[in-house]
Amino acid sequence: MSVEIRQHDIILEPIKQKTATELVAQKLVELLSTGVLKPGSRLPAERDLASQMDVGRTTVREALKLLTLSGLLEVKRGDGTYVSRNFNNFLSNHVKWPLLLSAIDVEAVVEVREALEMKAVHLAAIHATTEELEKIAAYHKMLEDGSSDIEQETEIDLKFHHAIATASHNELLCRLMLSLQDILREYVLLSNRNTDRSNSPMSEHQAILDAISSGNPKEAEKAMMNHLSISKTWILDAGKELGR
Amino acid sequence: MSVEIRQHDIILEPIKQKTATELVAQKLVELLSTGVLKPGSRLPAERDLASQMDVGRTTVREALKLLTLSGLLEVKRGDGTYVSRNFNNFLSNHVKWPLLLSAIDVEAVVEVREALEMKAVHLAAIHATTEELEKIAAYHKMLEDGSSDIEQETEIDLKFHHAIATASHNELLCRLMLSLQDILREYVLLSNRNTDRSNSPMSEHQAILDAISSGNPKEAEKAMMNHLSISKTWILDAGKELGR
DNA sequence: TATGATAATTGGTCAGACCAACGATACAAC
DNA sequence: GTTGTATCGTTGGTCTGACCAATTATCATA
Repeated sequence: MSVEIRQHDIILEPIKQKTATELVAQKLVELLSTGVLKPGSRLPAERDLASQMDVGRTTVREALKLLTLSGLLEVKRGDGTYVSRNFNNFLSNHVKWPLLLSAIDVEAVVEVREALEMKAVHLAAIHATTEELEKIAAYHKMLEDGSSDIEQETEIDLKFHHAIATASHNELLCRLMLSLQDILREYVLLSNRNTDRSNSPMSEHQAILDAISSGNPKEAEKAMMNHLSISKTWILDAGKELGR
Repeated sequence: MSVEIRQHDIILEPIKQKTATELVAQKLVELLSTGVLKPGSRLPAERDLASQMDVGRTTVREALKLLTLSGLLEVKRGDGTYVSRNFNNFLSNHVKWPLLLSAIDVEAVVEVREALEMKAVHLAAIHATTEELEKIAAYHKMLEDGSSDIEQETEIDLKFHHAIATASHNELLCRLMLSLQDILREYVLLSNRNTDRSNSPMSEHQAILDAISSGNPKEAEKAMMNHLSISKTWILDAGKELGR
């Protein structure tokens, strides 16, 4: 249990030779942050970027790949590269792989999701606008009406939760939630298949909606916790079924 | 407020032409998951991979870049590419850039951090082993002894929180926390500089430690919430000072 | 006007070359 | 024997130029 701080670590900090690819990526981010490149606008072609910045196309491509993976850019083959309007799912790949590698288990993902959902519902109860409340309510109503197949119901369920995240007015939280949803989608779907939906979680959703509408963070957290604790078991079962 | 599900979206789902790069990445992940490639082991050289999989070196490089950004691999120039032992900070770049672009503000990061810390301390109170408790206590003691400069104190403070995350036994949670710490580091440092540390958060840390030790999740959450709410103001002030 | 072939543009991939960093080996100096 | 140095082979980083494939724009034709 030796917890030491070595003085050396601070005296001499390692030199970091920046690679050309990183410089290009950095420059592009700069253009994005200064507003030269706005969301939705198209970047110059790779060949043009290469000649303008006086580097090889390879380097430009690697830099673009970097930003694309971070969700800042979207590449359309045969068309061009665009600045993302809503860069979502910037987490999913980076978590999905470790998940498949069993370095992370489904329970871990579910627990993190719980943490984020609790915060989201708390903030939503404070910040939600009328429009956002209506949107949440709309998804809730769609679920109540039922009649869709299980895939659609699952999607609407996820949208319900996402609408809450949106109402939190926290971009990062919202994006993280989206990514986790993407990761958990197949598990949720399977758990829904395995579950008797006759007495589905309508009352739970209703309770959450009510608490948010009345602007009561504590109550909203409580309702969400109740809802999540119930679905958690099903999802973990689905995880076992899928061998994870 | 039109919330519609178009039937078309389901009848004809778009065909997804997988790119060669993705196939190579997928294959490599497969090798990782089957244990053919173990953490710490070195991959074949790019040229070898290319010839073995019958693709260009460019394609291999892009696939490797993908996995490297996900934190699964580590590239050492002039040496080789290795499978990561502890793939940390896999989030930081992906959040840092949007942060710099002002698409995400500091408050959002702080709020997400709060959500994760609360969950971490909760889980830690349940799962922490004796060794992990000792480690947390060790960092706490280092802070109590003081006498280090402000940079070191900040680092130790961060390590204290990371030790709690580790004790949660949730890999994903732990990594996300590390990434957020990396992002918030400069803010925390600045806020520590601006703050009178004479009556520093020792008692708060102590309370957290006690609650975890006694295996009381609720109490631990409470103590952590108290601690975070106090430091939140300082960090947000630091954020304003840095113009974000 | 509507349709379908065609050309231009763009990202995806490939091959081959050279540069630069690193590791190992052998060898010279002490 | 130990240490320092030179060297060489391997490996990732970058560049060039070429071709393939998807998309869009263009335009002749029915």
